[in-house]
Amino acid sequence: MATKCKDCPLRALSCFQDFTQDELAFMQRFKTGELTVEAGTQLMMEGSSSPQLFTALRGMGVRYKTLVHGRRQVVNFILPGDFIGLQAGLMDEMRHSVEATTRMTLCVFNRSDLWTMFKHQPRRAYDLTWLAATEEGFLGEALATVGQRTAIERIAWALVRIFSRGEALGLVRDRMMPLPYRQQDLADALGLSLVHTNKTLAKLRERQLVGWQGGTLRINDLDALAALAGGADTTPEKRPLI
Amino acid sequence: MATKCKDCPLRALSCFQDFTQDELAFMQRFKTGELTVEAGTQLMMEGSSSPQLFTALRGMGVRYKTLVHGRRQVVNFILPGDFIGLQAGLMDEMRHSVEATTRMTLCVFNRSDLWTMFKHQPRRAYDLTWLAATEEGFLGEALATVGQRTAIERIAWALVRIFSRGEALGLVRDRMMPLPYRQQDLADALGLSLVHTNKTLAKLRERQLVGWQGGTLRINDLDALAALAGGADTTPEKRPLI
DNA sequence: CGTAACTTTGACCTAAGTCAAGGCGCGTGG
DNA sequence: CCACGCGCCTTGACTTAGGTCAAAGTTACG
Repeated sequence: MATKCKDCPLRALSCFQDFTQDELAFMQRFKTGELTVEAGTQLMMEGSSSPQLFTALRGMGVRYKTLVHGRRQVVNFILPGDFIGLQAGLMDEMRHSVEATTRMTLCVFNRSDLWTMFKHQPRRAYDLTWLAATEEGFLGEALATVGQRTAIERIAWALVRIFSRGEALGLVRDRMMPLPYRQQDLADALGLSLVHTNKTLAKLRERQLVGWQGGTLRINDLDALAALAGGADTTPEKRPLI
Repeated sequence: MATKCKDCPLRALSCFQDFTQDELAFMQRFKTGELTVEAGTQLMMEGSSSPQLFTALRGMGVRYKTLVHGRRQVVNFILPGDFIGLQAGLMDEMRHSVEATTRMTLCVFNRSDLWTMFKHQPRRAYDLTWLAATEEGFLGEALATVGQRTAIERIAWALVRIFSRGEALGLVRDRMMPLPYRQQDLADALGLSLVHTNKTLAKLRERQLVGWQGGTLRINDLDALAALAGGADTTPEKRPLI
């Protein structure tokens, strides 16, 4: 049975902006249902359209692009609260694919209702644009990371970013958060080979900075890691939830 | 004397979507003036806010980020028709800097009018979001390029993208377009060293694929170059102009 | 208990980086 | 009118971060 927006567990988190009663009512109408998918499910396919848009409620996934020669670029990791399918909603062609890494529960919206939102909920439309601009900002930072940082800096940067997001979402307890990805996923996100990623992670482990085994990430000193990364945001600002 | 929106030379280009009379009137009100800056002028500064937003009318520039150790990542090249300052408009902090490479003429808007746009011009707000989503898509592709492609593929990809944009803007005549950047700018955009960029460009020159001297780029066979890049969009779709 | 999907480690290789020296065009000032 | 300084491009010699290959550990699971 689908949760009502007003009971949405994410809404309670302090990292998300508050809803007005009106917005809440609109979101409830906008939401057409809930979807649970198994790990490994393809949610969106690069180059194709989708009649549905999602917000991740539970579980994690990856956005990625596949290049001709078979290589894969992970564009971002999807955590609860992330909006999926903006491109399919506006243009009608996704520029990347989305896959569930764990079992995921998603909030489902109708692409066709998006225009209504722009027409009647300018505040929500503004939030959507904010989200797009923020994601653009993030990708710029990722680009700078892959383009300019060394392997150890890249990995430190990525772990800091993920851990900070986890903290905001209340996923961190005892300096640990669940991180169900494979090293290959991280490697593909940072433009590194699996082997080198593994060896670099080992260095960070030796230095007692991070531990990542059995799907759990542990970071002892986030600031030290951020310093090693050569600067990385450790406190994401309050953001809208759609 | 500032051009009126209805006489805007960009509007006539077929790569931009048509305006309704109403939209045209709104844009005219939205526009607060015109600005011409010399080459080398800093238009936006990473981390700071800006009361003004721009659309490039003439000239070229770069968006870039500066990392702690002094390295620079060029995030995109700015060509006529590009909107500048979306992030400053929505969040109020730019996530990258913008610098004019040549003398530029810009259309100036007030950041504070942006909300009016969402309130009363949903169609224009939608276009703005489309722009943000498109830029996000582009950055994803750039990330994949820097993360997964070899030097020669990266350069081929970048030149194809730039040349295609130039074609859409009518900057190409006789297979040539003005490209006033330094090799260092291209290197910084692709995560390569200046020296390696130079040597790789030399290879493309030897192969008779591209010529780039004296601020002019010549591409003989765009499709061959795109193939070498391992796939790159050669025909950008129609886009809104703001 | 076998097998499949990940991680780890070691040995070796190469694409790209760094360093350094010239070249070339252009503006400025003696 | 020439020279010198500056910004940018070019080239060669050498170094290195990170890639590739290959094999062996580890879980987790049917």
